[in-house]
Amino acid sequence: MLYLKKYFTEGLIQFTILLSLIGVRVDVDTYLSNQLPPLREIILGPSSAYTQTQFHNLRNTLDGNGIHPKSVDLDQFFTTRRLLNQVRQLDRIFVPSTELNTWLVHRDSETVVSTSSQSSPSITLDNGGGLEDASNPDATPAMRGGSGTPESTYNLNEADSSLGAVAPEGNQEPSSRDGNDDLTKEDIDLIDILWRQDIDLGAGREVFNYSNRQKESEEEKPHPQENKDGNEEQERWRNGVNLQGAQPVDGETGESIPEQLPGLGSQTSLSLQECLRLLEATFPFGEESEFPAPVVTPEIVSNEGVASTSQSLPLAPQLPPAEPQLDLEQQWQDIMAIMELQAMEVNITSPHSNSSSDIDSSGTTESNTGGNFGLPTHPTPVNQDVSLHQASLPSCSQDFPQIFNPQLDSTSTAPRPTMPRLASSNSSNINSTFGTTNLTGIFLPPHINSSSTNVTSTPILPDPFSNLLEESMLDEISLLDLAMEEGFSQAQASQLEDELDSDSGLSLDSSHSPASPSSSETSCSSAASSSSTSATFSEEGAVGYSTDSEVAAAETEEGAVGGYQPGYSKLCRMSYQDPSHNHGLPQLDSISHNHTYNLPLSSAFAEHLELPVAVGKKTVRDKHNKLQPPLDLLDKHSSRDERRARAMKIPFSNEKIINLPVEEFNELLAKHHLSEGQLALIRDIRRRGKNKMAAQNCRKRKLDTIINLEQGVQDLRRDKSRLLKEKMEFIRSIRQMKQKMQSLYQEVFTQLRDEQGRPYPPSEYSLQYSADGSVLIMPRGVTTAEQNRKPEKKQKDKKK
DNA sequence: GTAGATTGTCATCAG
DNA sequence: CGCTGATGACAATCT
Repeated sequence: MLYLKKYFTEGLIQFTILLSLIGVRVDVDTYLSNQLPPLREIILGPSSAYTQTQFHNLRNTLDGNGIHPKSVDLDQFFTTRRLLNQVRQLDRIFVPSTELNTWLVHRDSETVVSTSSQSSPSITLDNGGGLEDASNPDATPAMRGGSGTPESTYNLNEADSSLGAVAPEGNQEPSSRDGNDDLTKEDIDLIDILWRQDIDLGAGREVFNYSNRQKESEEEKPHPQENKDGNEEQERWRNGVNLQGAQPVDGETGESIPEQLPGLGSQTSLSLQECLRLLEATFPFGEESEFPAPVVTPEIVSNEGVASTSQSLPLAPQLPPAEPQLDLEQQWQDIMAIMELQAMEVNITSPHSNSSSDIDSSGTTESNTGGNFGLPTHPTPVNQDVSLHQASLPSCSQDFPQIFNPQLDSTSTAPRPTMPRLASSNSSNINSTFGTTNLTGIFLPPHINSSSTNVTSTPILPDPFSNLLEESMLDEISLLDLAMEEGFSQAQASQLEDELDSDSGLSLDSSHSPASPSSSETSCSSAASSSSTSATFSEEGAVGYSTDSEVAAAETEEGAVGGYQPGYSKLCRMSYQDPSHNHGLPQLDSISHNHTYNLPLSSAFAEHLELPVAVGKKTVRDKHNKLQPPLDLLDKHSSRDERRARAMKIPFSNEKIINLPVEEFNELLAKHHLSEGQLALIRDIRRRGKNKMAAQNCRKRKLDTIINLEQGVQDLRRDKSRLLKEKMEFIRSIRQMKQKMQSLYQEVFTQLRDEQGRPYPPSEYSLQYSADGSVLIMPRGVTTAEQNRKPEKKQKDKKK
C-alpha cells in the first residue's frame, strides 16, 4: 500500500497523464503489477496526488520550484522527491510497523478465540501474544514437550513439576528450588516463609505436617490437576476451541507450531528470529513497502495455525485500506504503554520473577525461554493484548505473515531468539511479568484447590476471563467506533502528512476542507508559509507585492500602472493553481474563486503589456462600467483601488503604495506633486491594501487555530481511548491480583494445622493481615483489634 | 434564486 | 500622534 501510495503521492497519475500528453506511453500497471491491481490506490482512496494542494506544494517546495507542470523535468523531480521522502521516512518506518504486524497476528488468533467462545485459553493465547511471543519463540516448544497438548497444558505440567520439586525439598532449602515458573516459585517461597515464621514462633514444622503435605500435594495435586487441565483443554479442543488457534497468534510468529510438532518449535523460533532480523534489516532501509512485497509461503501458516492465518486474512478486508500511520504509531504507543503497565504489575506482584525465570531454564532445555515466553502466551494478561491487537491488526495482518513466511522457509539455523526491538529495554521484566501472573493466577490455584478442597478458584477463573474477553472486545469495538467518529478525514490527513513533507498543514487542510484552498495555506502559513503554494493567496499578496514593487521601482514610477506587474506575477503563480489541474477532482473544482484579488490572465496579461499608461477613469465595476471596450477587460479584473488609482492618474502602482515602507512611501509622495484627492486616495489605497493583507493573515490564523483545535481534539480522543484501554487493563490486572491473592490465601489456609494436626475449618477461622505484614489465623468472630491483643493465634510470615 | 464560501472593506482597538 | 497589525462585522462576489 505504502509503496503505491508513494507513487501516487508523488503525482504518478498526473505524471503519467503528462507523459501521455507528450506522447510517451506509460503503463502504470507495470509499476503496480507486483501485488496490486492497477490504480488500486484510486479505489482504496484518494491519494495526495489527487489533491490540489500537494501538487502545488511540490511546486513551491525547493525541489519543485520553477518546474512547470507540463515539464518533462517533473519525472526527475518526482523521482528525486520520492527518494527524498524515503530518506526522510527512514527514521519513522521502523518499529511501529513491526510491532503492528506482531500484534496483528495475535489479534487474528484472538478473534478466533473469541469466536470459539473459550475464555481462558483464548485469553492465554492473547496474552502470550505480541511481543513476548515474537521475542521468545522457543519457550512454547519447550513447554509443549511434544505432548501435543496446548501450551496451557504444558505450562500446568511445568508448574506442577516445579511445585512438586520445590515442595519436598524446598522446605529446608529455598535456594535449591528452581521453580520453572516464576509464580510458582514465588508462591512456594511465600509458603515456605510462612512455615519458617511459624517455626521461629516456636511451632515446629511437624505441627503442620509440612513434608507430608508437600508430598501429598506433589503426588496428588500435580497429576490430578494436570489431568484436569489436560482434560479441560482436550475438552476445549473437542468443543472446537482451537487452543492452537488461540496460539496461532504465536504461530504466525512461529511459536504456535510447536504444539503440534515439538520439533518444529525450534524451527519456528528460528524462523521467527530470522524474521525479526529481516525486520530489523528492512527497517534500516526504511522501506515500508517491502513488507508486503515478499511472497507468502504457506508453510508456516499451515503448520502453526491455519486457522489463525486464514482468519487473519479475512480480517484484513475489515481494515480500512488506507490506515493512517498516525494510528499505527498511536497504537504502538498504546501497546508500549500497556506493556509498561504489565511490567509494573509484574514488578509489584513478583519482584523475584525475573531472576527466577532466568534460572528456571534448567528445568527444561528450552524451558528457559519457554518458561518466560510460554507463560505469557497463556492466560490472563492476554486480554490487554487483545484490545491492542484488534486496534492494530487490520492494516498489517496481511502483510505480516507474508514477510515472515519466506524467511521461515530459508532459515533453520537462526541463533538464539533475540528479543525484538520492542522488548528491548523492558523485555525481561515484561516476560517475567507475564509468566508470573499467568502461573499464579491460573495454574497454581487449580493445583492447590484441587488438592485441598477448593473448586472456587478454578470455576471462578473462566468466567472472569470470558468477561474480560468480552470487555476487551467491547473496548475494541468502542475504540473502533471512536476511530470511526474521528472520521476518515483524519486518516487521510495523517496520510497526507506523511506523504507531504513540505508542510503538514497543507495536507491537513486539504483533507479537512478540500473546498478551501485558503485553509490549506493557513495551516502551513505560520511555519513555512513561503514554501506552500497555497500561500499564493495570502502571502502571495505580501511577497508578490514586495517583489512587484521592487520590479516596478526598477522600472521607475514613470506611470506604468503600478498594480499591473504585481498582477502579472500573481498570474504566473496562479497559473500553477489553475483549476485545470484539478480535473477529475470534483471537490477541488469548486476551490478556485476568481475574485478580483487575483488578477485573471487576460487583465494581467494586458497589464503586463502595459496597455494603460494612463487609463481613463474606471468605474467600480461592470455595473458602473462606462469604460471603453479595450479598457473593459482591465477594469474587469482590476481591483477597485486600482481602478480608482487609474482614474485619479496616480503615477505609481498600488503595490508600491501599499508595500513601501513609510519613509519610502513619503519620499515617493514627495517626489510627485499630487493633489489632495490623489493623496487621499493613495492613503486610502495604502490603508485598504494593508488591511486587506491583514484580513487575509487574520483569516489564515483563524483557520490555523481551527485546524490546530481539530487536531487537538483528535489527539485528545486518542488519549481518551488510550486511557480507557489502560483503565480496563488496570481493572483486569487488579482482578488477576485478587484472584491470585485468593488462591494463595486458600493455599496457605488449607495447609495450616493446629496442634493436633487438624486443619482449620474455613468456616471458623480466617487469615487476617496485620499492618506489619504478618498474617494471623483468627477465629471468624474475632476482630483485628482483638487479634492484636491476642497474638496467641498462630502467626505466620507472609510476603511483605 | 438561494445558500455557502471567499474576499474586500470599514471601524475599532492595541502596540 | 501616526503607523501598523489584528479582528469583528458587513458587503460584494462567486460557485
